[in-house]
Amino acid sequence: MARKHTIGDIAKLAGVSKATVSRVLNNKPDVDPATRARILQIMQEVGFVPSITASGLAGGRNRLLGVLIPSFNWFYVADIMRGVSETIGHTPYELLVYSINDMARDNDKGDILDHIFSTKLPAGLLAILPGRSAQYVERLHIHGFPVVMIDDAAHHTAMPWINVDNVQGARQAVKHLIALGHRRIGHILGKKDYLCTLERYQGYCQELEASGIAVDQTLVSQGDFEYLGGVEPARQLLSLPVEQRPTAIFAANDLTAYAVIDVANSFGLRVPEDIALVGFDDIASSLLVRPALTTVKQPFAEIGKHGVELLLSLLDDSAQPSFIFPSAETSRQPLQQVEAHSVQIVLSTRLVVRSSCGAKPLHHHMKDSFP
Amino acid sequence: MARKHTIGDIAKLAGVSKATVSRVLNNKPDVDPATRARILQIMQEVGFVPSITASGLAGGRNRLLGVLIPSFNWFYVADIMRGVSETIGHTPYELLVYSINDMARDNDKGDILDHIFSTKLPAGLLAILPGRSAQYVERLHIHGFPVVMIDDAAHHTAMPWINVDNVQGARQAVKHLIALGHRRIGHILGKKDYLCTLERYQGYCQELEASGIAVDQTLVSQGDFEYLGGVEPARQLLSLPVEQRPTAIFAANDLTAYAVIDVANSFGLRVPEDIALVGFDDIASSLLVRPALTTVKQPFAEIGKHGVELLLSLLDDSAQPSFIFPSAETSRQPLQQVEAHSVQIVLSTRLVVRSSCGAKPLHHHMKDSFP
DNA sequence: CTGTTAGCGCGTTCAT
DNA sequence: ATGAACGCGCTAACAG
Repeated sequence: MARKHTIGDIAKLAGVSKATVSRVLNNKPDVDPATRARILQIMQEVGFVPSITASGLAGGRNRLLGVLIPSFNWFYVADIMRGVSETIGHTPYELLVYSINDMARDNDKGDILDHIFSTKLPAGLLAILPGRSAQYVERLHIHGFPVVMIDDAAHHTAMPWINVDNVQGARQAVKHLIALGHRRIGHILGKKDYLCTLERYQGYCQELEASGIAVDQTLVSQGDFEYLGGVEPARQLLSLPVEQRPTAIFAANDLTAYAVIDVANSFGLRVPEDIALVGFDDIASSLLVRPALTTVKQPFAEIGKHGVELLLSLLDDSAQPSFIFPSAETSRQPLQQVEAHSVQIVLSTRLVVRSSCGAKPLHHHMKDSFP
Repeated sequence: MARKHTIGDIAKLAGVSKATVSRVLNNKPDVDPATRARILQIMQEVGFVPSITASGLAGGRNRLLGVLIPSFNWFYVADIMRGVSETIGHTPYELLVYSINDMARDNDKGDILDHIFSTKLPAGLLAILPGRSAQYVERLHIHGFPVVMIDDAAHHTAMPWINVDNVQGARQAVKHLIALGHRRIGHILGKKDYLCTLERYQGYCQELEASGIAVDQTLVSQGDFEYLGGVEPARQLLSLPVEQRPTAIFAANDLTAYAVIDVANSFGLRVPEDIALVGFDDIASSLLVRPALTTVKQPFAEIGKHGVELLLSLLDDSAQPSFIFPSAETSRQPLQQVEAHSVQIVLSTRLVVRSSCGAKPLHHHMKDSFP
C-alpha cells in the first residue's frame, strides 16, 4: 500500500513548485505538456492521492456528493442507489448518504436539509423525496446550493429535476390489458396528493378512452402505495358482483398489486386466471411473488445515474474533474449525455410482462419461468 | 438558514481565543464551566456549525465513517444500512458509502480498499464483505486503520468483528421443525467455503442429533445462497421416493427457500401441507412470498448498529491520551454498550414463525395474516 | 485554565 | 509557463 504523499512530495520529485503540481491536478490549461506529463508520471509511480479534505478546504468545494434518501428499506431506493454509486464510481467524487427516517435529530426533513446546507460538506445534493417535501430542498436551491430532485411533486419548481413518465407508463399497462381483451379494468390509486398518483390515474383514463372504454368510477379505488393500504381497495373491487367486477386491475404500484394477489386468493379468485394484474415500479420482489408480477418498470438505476450526471453538470463548468484514480484510465466517460441546459429530465418506463397479467410472456425470465 | 460562521466569529463574540472555542467544541476537560456555557450559548444562537473539512485537515481525522458494502441490491444490506445510518445519526459523524460491485475501477476488492486507505477520508471503516475477502480488509487493520468486519469468514483474524450465531440459529430452525413432528428434515447448504454455510450445517446436525435423529446425507444438498442455485438441490430432495423424501426442509437462506417453494409447487406439492419449510435471514421479501416464510431472523439492523458502535469505540480509544492524564471525570458516556475489550461480537438470531412451516403462528403478523 | 503560534494539504492570487 | 506567498477553518503543541 502506497504511503501518503502530498503535492509537496510530488513537487520535489518533479523539481517543480507545488503550484505547478496543483495545476496539473486541476487540469489547468497553462502547463507545459512535458512537465505535465512528467508530473503525472511521478504521481502514478508513487501512487499519489490528493487529499479530498485539504482541497475541499482550500478550494471551498469538496469532492463529495450528497444523496438524501427517505430510507434504506424502501425497495426502489436500493435500485436508485445502485445507479448513483455506479455513476459516482466513474468520477473522483465520493458518496455521502443522508437518510431521513434514521436521523437522530427530529424527523423534520427541513432539519436535515438545514444541516446539509450549513455544513456544506457535499458539493451538491441529489434528493430523493416522496410527496411534497420538495419545498425543503427548494430552499437549498434558492440559496444557490446545487441540488437535483428525484420526485413526483416537484413539477411546480424550476429546480433541476428528474423523473419518469408516469402517464405513459400507466398507459402501457392499461393498453396491454386491453390488448388481452379486458374491458372492465380496475385501478387502485396511489397515495393522495402525490403527483405520480394523479399522473398514473390520468394515464389509466387516457388509455381507456383512447380505446373507447368509458372510465367507470366504481372500478377506481383509493390506495396509498403500501401493501396494507391496498387490501381494502382490493377487497372493494373484488367484492363487486361478477358482472361488474373488473377482470383486470392496474395497481398504482407493486406493493399494492401484492395486496390484490392476496385478497384475490382469499376470495377464491386466482391471478391471472380470474383477475389479470399489472403493477407499477418493478421492484426486486416482484420477481419473487407468485404469480410473478407483470409491471411497469421504472428505470431506477438510470434515474440515479442521470441524477448524478445532472448534478455534476451543475457543479463544475470550469474545473473539470482532475485526475482520476491511477487504475481508471478508460473509465472516464463523458458525463455530458445530459444537456447543459435541460434541467429537467423525464425517463420512460417499460412494461415487463410476467405471469400476473395472463399474457404469454415473450421473453421468459430465468427466475420467473424456471418450472 | 444560518449564515456560515467560523470559530473565529464565535471567539470574537465570546471574547475569547479561537483555541478556547476549539476546546469546548472538542469537549476538552480544562475549560472554565462559565465560559464554556457562554460559548455554547453563542454557538447555539448564531447556529454555528464547525467545518468537518477543516477539522479533518487540522486534526488528521475526519468525522466521516466509511461503510463498504457488496451492493445496494442485496436485500440484507439495506437492513444493515438502516441500522448503520440510524446509529450514525446519533453521532457527529457522517456516512460515506463505498460499494464494491458498482465501482468504476475493476471489481477487485483490494483496489477499493487501497483507495480508502490511501485517501484516509473516513476515520474508520465498517466492511460488509461476503466470503473470504476479509484479507483485503485485514491489510487495513494491520496498517492501523480502524476497521470493523461484518462477515462470516473472519474468525481466523484478530480484527474487530461482528456476526450472528449461525449455529444457534440453525438449531432454532431445526428444533422447531422437530417440535412440529418432523423426522426427515432436509437441508440445502449455502455457498461452499463460506463459514456461515458450515456453521448452519453444523447447527442442523447438532439439533438433529440432540433429538436422536441421525443425519441422513441423502437429505443434504448443496446450494449457493441464490434462488437459481436452490432450484436443483430442491429438485433433488423433492424427487426422492415418498418414503425417503423429507417432510421438512431447512434452507440455508431465504432465497434458497423461495426456490423450494417454487419447485415444490411445480411438483404438485404444497408448502407447508406437503413440505414444511424454514429459511434463514428474514429478508424483507420473506413477508411477501407465499406462503410467507418461516425463517431465522438475523438482526441486521442490530448488526449495523453494533458495527458502528464498535468502530466508534475503536476511534475514541486511539484518540484518548488516557495514560498521561488519569482524569477523574469520565464525561465520556455513550456508545459503551460495547465492552472496551471485546472486539468480536456475536449476536443471536430469532425464529420468526410464519406460514411456510405449517405451525400455527403465535403472533400473527399484520401483513402475513391479513386474510 | 487560557492565549499564542504553527501548521494540516491544497487552491489561488500575485508576481516573474 | 511557473514560483512564492498567503489563507481556507480548525487542532495541537507550547507557553503563560
